[in-house]
Amino acid sequence: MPQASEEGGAAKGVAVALGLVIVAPIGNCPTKAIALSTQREIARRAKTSLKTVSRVINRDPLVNAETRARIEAIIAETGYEPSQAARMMRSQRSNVIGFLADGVATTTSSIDLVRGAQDVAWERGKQMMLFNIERGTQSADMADSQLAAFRAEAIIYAAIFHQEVDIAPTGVPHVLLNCFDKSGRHAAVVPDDYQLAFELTRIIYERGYRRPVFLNLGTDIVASHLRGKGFVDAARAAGYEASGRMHTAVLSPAGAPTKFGTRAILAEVLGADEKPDLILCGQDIMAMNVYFELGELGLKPGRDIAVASFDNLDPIAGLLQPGLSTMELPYYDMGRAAMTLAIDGAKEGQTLRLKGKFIERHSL
Amino acid sequence: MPQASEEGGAAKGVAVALGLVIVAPIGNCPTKAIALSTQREIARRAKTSLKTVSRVINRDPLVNAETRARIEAIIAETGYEPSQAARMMRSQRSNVIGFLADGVATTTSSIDLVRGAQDVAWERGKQMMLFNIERGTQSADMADSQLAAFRAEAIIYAAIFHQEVDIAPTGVPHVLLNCFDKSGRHAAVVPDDYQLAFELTRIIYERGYRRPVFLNLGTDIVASHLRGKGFVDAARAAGYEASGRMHTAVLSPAGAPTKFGTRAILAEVLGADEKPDLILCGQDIMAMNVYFELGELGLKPGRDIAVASFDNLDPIAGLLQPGLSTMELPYYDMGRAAMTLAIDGAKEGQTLRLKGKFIERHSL
DNA sequence: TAGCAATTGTCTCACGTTGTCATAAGCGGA
DNA sequence: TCCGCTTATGACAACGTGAGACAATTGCTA
Repeated sequence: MPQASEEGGAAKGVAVALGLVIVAPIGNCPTKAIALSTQREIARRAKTSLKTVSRVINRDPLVNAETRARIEAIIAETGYEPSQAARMMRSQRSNVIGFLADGVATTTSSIDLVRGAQDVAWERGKQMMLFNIERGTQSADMADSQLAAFRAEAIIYAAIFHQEVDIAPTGVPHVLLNCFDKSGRHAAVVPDDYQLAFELTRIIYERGYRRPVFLNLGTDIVASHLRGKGFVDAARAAGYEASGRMHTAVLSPAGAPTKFGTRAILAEVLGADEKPDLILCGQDIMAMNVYFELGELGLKPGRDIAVASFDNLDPIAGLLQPGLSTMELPYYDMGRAAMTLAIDGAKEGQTLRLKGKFIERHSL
Repeated sequence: MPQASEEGGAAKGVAVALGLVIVAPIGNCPTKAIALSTQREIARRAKTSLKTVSRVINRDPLVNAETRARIEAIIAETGYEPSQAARMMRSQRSNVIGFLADGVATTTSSIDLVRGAQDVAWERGKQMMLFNIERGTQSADMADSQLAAFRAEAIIYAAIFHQEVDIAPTGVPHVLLNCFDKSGRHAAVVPDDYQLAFELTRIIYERGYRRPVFLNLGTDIVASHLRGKGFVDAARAAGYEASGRMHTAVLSPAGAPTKFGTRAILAEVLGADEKPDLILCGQDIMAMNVYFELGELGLKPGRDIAVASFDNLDPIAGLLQPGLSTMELPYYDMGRAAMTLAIDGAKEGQTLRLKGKFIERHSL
C-alpha cells in the first residue's frame, strides 16, 4: 500500500504500539447483543434443555407455545445463528452452489447473470459462493479447490460472452452459463442470439426500413453466426434479401481489446449509390463508436440515419444521445435459469436458449 | 478397532476387490478421479492411520518420507480436499471474510474493489464470501444471517460511491470500503478525493490551461466537496483563483438515476466573454454527455476545447473519441487495503485515503 | 386408579478434522 | 538386560448440530 495516507491524528503511533491493549474493549458494542455461539448456551439462558432448543430451531411441533416463544425471544435477542459448519457436518449437505465468473464481472450487463443466480439461491435457501476467475490461471484452480473444500453441490461456470468452452467433467455437476460445451457433457444456458437478431430485424422491416446494414461481431464469435442467420431469415420473411448487407466490423480476435473496423465500413456503405437507412451494430459499444463516427461525417443518429444494436449496456445505451434502441440480452433470467438447473439438476447436455427484449429509445 | 479388522488378514484382498467393483460404476468420469470424502478413507487406502494422513496434510515433519509420499500420491490421485466445514468446527475459526457489495457490482470500475479484496483473501488463505445487496432490503438481512451462520471473522461493507453510511456495530469487526462512518466506529478505506482533484488541477495548470471550468457532482456527494477544495487549492498553488469556476452539474440526488445539468451550464460558460479552455467533469459519464453536447455545438473535444474527468471508467473512457484523459480512482488498491485491514484488524475509526493516478489520453 | 396425550429432558451417536497424549520400534551406552 | 532417547505412528476426545430412543412429569379422561 504505497499510496496510503493515514488519518487518526496524534494517536497513531501510540495506538499501534498499544494494539493488543486496544483490542480488548472491542466487544463493547452497545447497540446489538453479543452473538452467542451455541444452542447449548441458548438452552442455559432459557433454562431449558439443549434438545428443546434444537426442537424449536428445527420447527418440531412438539413444543409448548410458551416455551417456544421464550426460546425464540432469546434467539432473536442474541442474534444467534446455527453454525453452518456444524450443519454441513451433521447433514452431509453443503447447500453450496459455486459460481465461477470467468472475467464476467468486468462488464456491467453480465453482473445480471450473478444477480439472477443469487436471487434464486436465496429463494431456495442455498448459499451461492462467487469467484471471479480467469480461466487457465491460478485463480481457477484456487476456486475449484475452495469449492471442493466446501463440498459444493453444483458449479455454475459463466463466460464473459457467448462462446464454446471445454470444461472437463468432475464429480460435481456443472451448468454452463453464457457458454456451452460442444460435446454436450454439461447443461448450458445461453442467449438465443438467433431470436434476438430475428426479432430486431423483424421490427426494423416492420417500421419501414429497407436498407439496413449489419455491422456484425467478429467471425470467431458464436453470436455473430447466429445473429447473421437471424438477420437474413427475418429479412427474407419480410420479403427482402439481406445477405449482402452484412459486414464484419470487429477486427480483434475474441477476448482481445476491441478494435472496430466501423470507420472504413461506414465510409464504404455511405459512399455507395444506395445509401443505408439504418446501421445495425453487433453491440452497444460498437454503436457508441458509430455515433461518434457518424457525428464526424455530419450525420446525427435517429435523425439522419437510424441506429440499433444489441446489449442494452448500462449506462451507455441510455446516455447516448439520442438514446440507443437495442435488444436487451436476458442476462438476469439466464442467471436465474442456471441456478435453477444447478439446484434441481439438469439432463445431461440440456441447453436453454433465452429470448431477448427490444428496448425502444430514440435512435430508431 | 474396526480399522484394525479392516486392514488385517485375509479380508484385505477381498475388500480391495469389492472396493474396485463398487467404485467403478459410480465414478464413470474418465478424465478425473472420484473425489473421496474423508481422511479416514485416504487412510484406509494407504493402509495407515487417520492421524498420519492428517499429519501429511498439515505438513507435520514427523512423518516418514516414504509414508508421506504414499499418502500424497493417493491424495493427488483422488483429488481429495479437506472439508472446510469440519475444519471450521475443529479449529473454531472460519477464515471467512464477508464482502457486502451495496449496489457496487452494477458499475464496472467498482468491480475492482471486489478483485482487490479477493486477491488479498487468496494470498492470505482466507475465504471471501461475496454478497450483492441493497441496503435496507431483505438482501442485506439475508447476507448478514449467512455471514453469521458461517461465523465470518470480519465484514467489508462496500458502497457504490464515496459516501457516509450508518452501520451499527455488531459482534464482528467491519471495514467500510468507499464509505465511512462519521462516528468513527469502523475502519474505512476511501479514495483521496482531495488529492485526486488537486493533482489533476495541478497538471491542468502545468500544461498551460488558465480558464478551466469544473462541472462538479451534486452538492450532496462527499466527493464533490473534497474535489472542489482540491480544485481551488491547486489553482491557488499555481497562482490563480478558481473558486468562481465551479458549477454543480448533477441535478439528481445521490443514488437516483443521473440527471445532468451540463447543457445549460455549457451554454452559459461558452457564451460568456471569457470562454473556458477546459471542461473538468466530475465523472466520466458526465464527460461522455459533455462530448455529445460539445459536438452539437460544433466543438470537438481535445481540439477546440480540452476535457478531463474522474473515474477512468472502463470501457467508456478509452472508447470516447478522442480518448478521455481522466483521474483513475484507486479501486483495486482500495479493495486490497480493505481486505488487509479486515484480516489483520484495524484501529477503531482508522481511515485510509488512497491516491489516484492520472490516465493520459487525448482530450487534454 | 389406570390409561393416555402432551411436553420436556437425558442419553447416545455421527459427521470430519486435529490437538493431546500414548505407544511402538530402533538404537547406543551403561 | 535395562535405561534413555529419537523417530514414527496410533488412539481418543472434542468442536456444534440434529436425530432417535426412551424416560419422566403433568394434566386430563375413562
